[in-house]
Amino acid sequence: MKGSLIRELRQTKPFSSPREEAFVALLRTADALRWRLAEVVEPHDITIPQFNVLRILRGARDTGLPTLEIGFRMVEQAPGITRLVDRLEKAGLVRRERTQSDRRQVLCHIEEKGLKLLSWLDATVPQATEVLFSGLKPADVDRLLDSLGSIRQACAARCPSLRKH
Amino acid sequence: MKGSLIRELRQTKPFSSPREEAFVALLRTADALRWRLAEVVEPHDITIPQFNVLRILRGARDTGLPTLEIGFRMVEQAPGITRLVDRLEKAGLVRRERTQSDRRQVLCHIEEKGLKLLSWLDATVPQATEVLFSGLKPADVDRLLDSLGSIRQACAARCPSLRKH
DNA sequence: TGTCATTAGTTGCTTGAGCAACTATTGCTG
DNA sequence: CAGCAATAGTTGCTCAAGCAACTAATGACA
Repeated sequence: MKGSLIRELRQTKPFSSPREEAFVALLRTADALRWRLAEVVEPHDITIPQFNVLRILRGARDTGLPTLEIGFRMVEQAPGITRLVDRLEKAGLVRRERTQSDRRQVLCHIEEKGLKLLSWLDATVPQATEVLFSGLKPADVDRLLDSLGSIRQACAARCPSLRKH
Repeated sequence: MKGSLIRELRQTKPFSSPREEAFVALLRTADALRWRLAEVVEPHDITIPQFNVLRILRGARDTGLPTLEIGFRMVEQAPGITRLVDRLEKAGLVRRERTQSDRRQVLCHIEEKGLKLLSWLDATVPQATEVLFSGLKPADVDRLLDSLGSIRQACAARCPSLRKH
């Protein structure tokens, strides 16, 4: 396992520090996960961000959510939520309507078709997740979550442009 | 720290399993790191993948590298290395030439200007990295690397389309 | 040694990302 | 309550990503 990343990336030189290696390892692992997730999700003709939007809207299917609020809840930052939702609406997975109380706002709702699509993916995505993380014991997962949390915290402190809110 | 992700994403419902949470946390943390890295790199008029290409070519500046070999060494998978290098060449950061022995191959070399650009970033990127990972003790970093390695391994086993090579 | 598969890379085309400028509505403040 | 800033979204534009089809050169083998 030691030095696996060096081999994977065919690097001729070692990393200058373990933290540098961790940085690269994190980006690379996330990329691998995204590919795996894409493999599961894209056959259903939606992209990963679209999948994310659908899950967010399912979580709030009683009330619906204003467009920009979806943006804040996205796992991966995405400008252009409008057009993301545009496509979902065209596919009939989502419905939009202006609110009466505040006519600037547009409430997005998930449609029956969207729920049905998600129920398909509910069967496969968690299963894939378990497999990918099966090498980690529960205590490892806890420590991983802690470490990632600490990194995000440092990121947020140093990166004001990440979240305006 | 516990439940920080739930709060960050304004989720109303808990994750169905710690592994599911770890999956999301990993994607999100990587996204945050990419934003931070972009903040450092993009003021120099290159993107993150371009920065990656430059570092790869610096690592092989004695021999140069064929185009597709660059692809295999990228931290994040990228099709279209050709056009990535096109832009670097137009910017004068990289030079290309067909090999004599195998005239299909195109060897890419980093230029003086590219090395100079990297030397600027060498001063700032590692410093930023240290800050972002400063919350982790060396033992934490080791464990993190182990966990990420295990995930990538599971990914590679289940995701043949990730690496053709 | 001619044929055919493989390797290495490029190009065309369509879709999505990312930024900035713009509209519409609401809230605040003197 | 007039005016001005802030909020919520949309739209236009440019450039990059991603896929598939294509060219060129090499290697294998009958």
